[in-house]
Amino acid sequence: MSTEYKAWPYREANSILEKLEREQKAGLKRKSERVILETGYGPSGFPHVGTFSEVARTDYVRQALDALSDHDDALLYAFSDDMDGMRGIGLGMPHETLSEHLGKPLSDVPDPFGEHESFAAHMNAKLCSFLDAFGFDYEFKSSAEQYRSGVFDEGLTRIVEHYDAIRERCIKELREENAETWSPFLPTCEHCGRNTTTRVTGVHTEDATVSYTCDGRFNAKILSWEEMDRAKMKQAKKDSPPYWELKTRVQGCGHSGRIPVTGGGLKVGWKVDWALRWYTFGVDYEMYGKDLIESATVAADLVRIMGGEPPVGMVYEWFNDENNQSISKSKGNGVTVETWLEYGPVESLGWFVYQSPEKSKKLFTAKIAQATDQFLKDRARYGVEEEADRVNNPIHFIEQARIAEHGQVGYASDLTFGTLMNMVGVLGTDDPAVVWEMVERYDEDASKNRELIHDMIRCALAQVRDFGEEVRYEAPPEEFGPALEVFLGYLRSGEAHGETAEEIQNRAYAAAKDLELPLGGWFKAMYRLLLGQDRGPRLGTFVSLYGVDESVALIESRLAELAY
RNA sequence: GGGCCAGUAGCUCAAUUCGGCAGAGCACCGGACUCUUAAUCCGUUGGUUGAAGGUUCGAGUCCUUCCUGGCCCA
Repeated sequence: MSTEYKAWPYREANSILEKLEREQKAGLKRKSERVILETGYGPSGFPHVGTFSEVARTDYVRQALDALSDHDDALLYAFSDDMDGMRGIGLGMPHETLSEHLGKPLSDVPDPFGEHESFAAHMNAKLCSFLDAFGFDYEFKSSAEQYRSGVFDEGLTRIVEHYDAIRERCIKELREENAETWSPFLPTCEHCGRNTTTRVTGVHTEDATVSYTCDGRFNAKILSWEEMDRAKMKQAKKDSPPYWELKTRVQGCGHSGRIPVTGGGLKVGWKVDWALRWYTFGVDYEMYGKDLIESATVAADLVRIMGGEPPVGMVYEWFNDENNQSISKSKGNGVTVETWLEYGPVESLGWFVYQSPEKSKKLFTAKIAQATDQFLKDRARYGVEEEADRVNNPIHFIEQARIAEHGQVGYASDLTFGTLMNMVGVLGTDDPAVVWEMVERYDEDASKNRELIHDMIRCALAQVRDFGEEVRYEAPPEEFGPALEVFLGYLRSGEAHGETAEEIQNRAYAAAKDLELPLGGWFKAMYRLLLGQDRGPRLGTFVSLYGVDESVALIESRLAELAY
């Protein structure tokens, strides 16, 4: 039986292969021998899950392409739009130091955190560090660097050559008053350094230069947390934003000049920019959010005008937050990649973004545990299924690197992330080693997945620390003192070593029953003492997993703390 | 106003590119384990697949119209 490639990345890879075939038949010359896949990133805010998902999903397509063809050397570019002007300041940014730089290319704005040579460099480093954490094989491209090093010069020359056709295509979408002043070029003012306040006053095709005047203005939005009011806002209506929004007017300096289109003195506007990249690098594949459908159509026409071929595209849906609001970098809602990785293993994030890209997904912290358990389930399945089924398992894409290294992966344990969080909650510890000991008692094969489970323990500890229920330990009421002495005596005697959870449970039961004490109250008192909650696991199960001697120590120290 | 996408159990989602028995997890409820306890086991409940119509032996899936939500453009 032949293998059926049914998962969505194969569908995308097939479209790329069709594109290559079309090009070959038409006798078109390729820019690159290798297949080029691109992802875009706007460095105006911290990277969030949407950013990450685009790279991850594109990487899945590359893996599929590798499986279906001999194009095993496809390149993935992670392209940062860091030549874009800073049009606003998002949440979490020190706006006091940034506001004087509004309107400048992000790569020219100093890093407010003082760690990198520019604001953009700071954000780019963030992007790269989490792409690296996942182990993606990609090549980072800075837009500003391409402009300034001359990589875009040939394409920019093409734009000048086809200026009229490009202009005609773009103004088709605009109303008249905007169409008049429209230009593909956004010069950086030589005097004030802004590229959002300049207006092109003439395009000189004879020497490929543009004239401009820096007399534009725009309103910049500055979003800012107000710590004092944040707590209040939480109580307030849901639709009131938990942050302040300030508006400030940014004004050009009035300078006029004339600069060449090449060499990095200007960039081109968004849709043209996209076409320029596609043209210059011969991009074969790029996916984008549904908000960019129209832009992609225009950019595809533009790249054809320039004499290139547009890439195969795929539209994906957005992530929404718990209230179905779309996630945005500037609002800072939703979940950042850093947050996800704090509460869930990196593989669970890969699993989450793998799922149906064309459907909108709700994304909030509770999803992390859910995704982790689903991931474990697929991992377990992967470990036992036939190769023909494996190629369609998400794990095949998510953990390709590990599979290549170890030959295969699986998960034979019934330890779920949910169970682990319960264990951590019950233990009331922040020591991973203590949790690991308990895990090993629970599942003696745990060490087979040591690396993964260690990571899950780290995440479970973080979840319980930040989202767990409040615990309040209480000393048992006096009437249960004698029963506690009996039970403690039994545990101290060492008899319990080697006994089953069932047998220990029976002794706990008998301790109260023999003294004719109410059983419900007895168990509740024990839970309050040990776990700080009214409910819990069966005592026998707890002692057997936590350890007999450890349980004695826990009870004694808890009693001492409560000055019993 | 024009266009794109989505709508499946209380919640979160599956249902295999191209039509073939509407499913899982959680939640809820019930039962069992000497036990008012769950991190155990078993079971029950839960659906007009947003609505109506059409094609078909057969529609969550294809076509038409409408409703709701999100987004893009004007």
